Amino acid sequence: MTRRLAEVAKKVGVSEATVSRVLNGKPGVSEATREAVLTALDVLGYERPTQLRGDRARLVGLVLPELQNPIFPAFAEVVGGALAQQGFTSLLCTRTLGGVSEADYVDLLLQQQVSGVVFAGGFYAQADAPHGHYELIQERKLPTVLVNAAVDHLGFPQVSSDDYVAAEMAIGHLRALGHRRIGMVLGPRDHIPSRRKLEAFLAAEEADPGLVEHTMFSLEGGHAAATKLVNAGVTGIVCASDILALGAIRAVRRAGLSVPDEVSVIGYDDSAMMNCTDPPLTTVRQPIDAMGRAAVDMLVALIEHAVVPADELLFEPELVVRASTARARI
Amino acid sequence: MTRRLAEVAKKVGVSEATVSRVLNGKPGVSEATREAVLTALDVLGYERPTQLRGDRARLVGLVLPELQNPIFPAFAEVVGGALAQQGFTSLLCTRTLGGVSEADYVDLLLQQQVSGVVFAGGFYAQADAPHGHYELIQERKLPTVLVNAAVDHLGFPQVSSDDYVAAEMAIGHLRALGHRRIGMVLGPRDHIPSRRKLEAFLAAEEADPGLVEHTMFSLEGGHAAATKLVNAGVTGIVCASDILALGAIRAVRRAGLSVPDEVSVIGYDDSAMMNCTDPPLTTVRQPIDAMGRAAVDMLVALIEHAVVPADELLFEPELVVRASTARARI
DNA sequence: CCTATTCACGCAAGAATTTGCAAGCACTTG
DNA sequence: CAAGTGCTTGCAAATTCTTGCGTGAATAGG
Repeated sequence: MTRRLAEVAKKVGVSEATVSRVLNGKPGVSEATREAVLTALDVLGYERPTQLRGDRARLVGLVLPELQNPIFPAFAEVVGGALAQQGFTSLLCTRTLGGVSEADYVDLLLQQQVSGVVFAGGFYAQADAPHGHYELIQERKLPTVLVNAAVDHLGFPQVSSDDYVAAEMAIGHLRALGHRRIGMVLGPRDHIPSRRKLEAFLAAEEADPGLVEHTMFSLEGGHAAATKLVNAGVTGIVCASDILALGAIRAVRRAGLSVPDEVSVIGYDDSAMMNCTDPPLTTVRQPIDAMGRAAVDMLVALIEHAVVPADELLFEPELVVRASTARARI
Repeated sequence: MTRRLAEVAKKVGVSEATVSRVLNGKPGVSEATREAVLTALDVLGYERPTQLRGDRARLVGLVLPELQNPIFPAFAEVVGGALAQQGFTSLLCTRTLGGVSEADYVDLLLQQQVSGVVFAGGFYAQADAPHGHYELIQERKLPTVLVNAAVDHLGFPQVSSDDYVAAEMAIGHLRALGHRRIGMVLGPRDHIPSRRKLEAFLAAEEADPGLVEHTMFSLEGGHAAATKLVNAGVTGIVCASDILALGAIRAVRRAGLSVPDEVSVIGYDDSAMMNCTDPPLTTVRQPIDAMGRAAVDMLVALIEHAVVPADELLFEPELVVRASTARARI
């Protein structure tokens, strides 16, 4: 007779109502009682009936590292739109300075009983960052999709642009324009997409490992890194993001040289407005539209208990030639 | 059971009242007694009941219309950061095409029991949009702050940039450069900030009401509106957002003219990267940092039951002169 | 030695929070 | 399609905490 919820209630010695409130994170339950109920829930191995997720919440968390780089808002729009079409509502969570960490957001999302989570540019992309919260997600079997390269051992499905091919494209373009002394500005050393780009760089002909700079993903970082490369005499710079490229352009100009006449610069992402910059930025486009849709499709499949292999779906980037690259001067 | 406060009182041999006073740092307790109570509190492991109003999560909703215009992500970062400093977590909600409406988000946020909501650029700014969901918020007495001009009859506190002054600054700058035939590109007719800018425009000397165009807030909208103005022979264009201004620049060039040599263009917002555009955009900066902080301060005050007048706090914008404006040719 | 003043503290009213009851809702089953 | 199960939620009672006020003790001054 006493089914699930009632059983738990009896064990703790409270009413079903209270257990219900705890389960739904509702206010009006004392900390002590909440704790007790949570424990009993755990001990008795309570599993909430399945259709609750499907009907009530239909919430999906979208965790982004920042919003300064326009690629992230753009991605948020794509994913949010695609989710909306499938009847899901997205909750956007961004790490803020000195504020909420990725792990905190994971706790929050679990507490709010989201149906799934999409991560983009998170800690999973950095080898040396903490990954404990991803394990928590796996324990709870929360549907999750990662966007862009991750460290190996997390078994989530992934949707990525092919960083290796992107770097090849950028380098190939510069070489075709006659550049021989090519530098690269990458993100942190433990950043997986940057590592993949580095691989492609080192595999290219005449690559000089001394012309690789690691930095933070910011305009200032790009500026600093590019300054070193310019001093080392490069005529072409491949950057791991458009923001870095804008910083690089600034550095080149600060050195009294011109873009693209004396130094060519290539970005990565093709964020919005890169055709309005001075000069319009040559860049390698991430197909964020397709990637966003794919990520949502996979996530929805996971939510609907389909079996989705924890593979990495690689998307082909696309070279967008604008005016920040030109034939190398002889 | 844990007769919480009473138990401690008994252990120390004082009344509950005294323990309560110690807990709240109230005067009227001798140092010796205070010490004793504190010790007992520690020994018995007393835990304060959850004082935090209603919700444990300390969540705040941040509702934005879109993320394409970089001013919104920028604002989200400011508000998110300021909230994080105060111990709140922000949930970012953006209206997506064909997706979730503002009213849906309000329902969702109410359901998730957020502590408060910050709206920026929402329906409240448009006279003809539905406003029913704001009434719902008022009924529930949910702490709420609006950013930038709203229709009159919603009694929420507001934090705005002074649109009138902003337009005056822009027009004054162009007139000082010798421009006489000045056009204006605004948002929709029912958009309150645009109306305020229009007022300032019409109040200026030699203003021609025929040189005002209303359009959507998009690059394409700016392009279309500016094309008409260029055909009407303006030498200066004031835009209601940076995105509109970028569209306007494109339109001017499409007409075979140069910015700023033949037509000057001024934006509004001073979003990120407007110093990297071609030409670097002269614009009127919204002090989003100060505004975001003020909005958060007000919201937190509301959440803590302080009385905050439902006034509009007007922030002074700032003219940022770059290279999209120049002296008018004679 | 008596009285005024101050201070700590408890009483009890009252404010706030927690909790259970029972009605209500969503979904399943006969 | 009605009856049943399991969960949620409005409401009011119960519990727990806060605070104004008054009492009594200690202290100081007369």
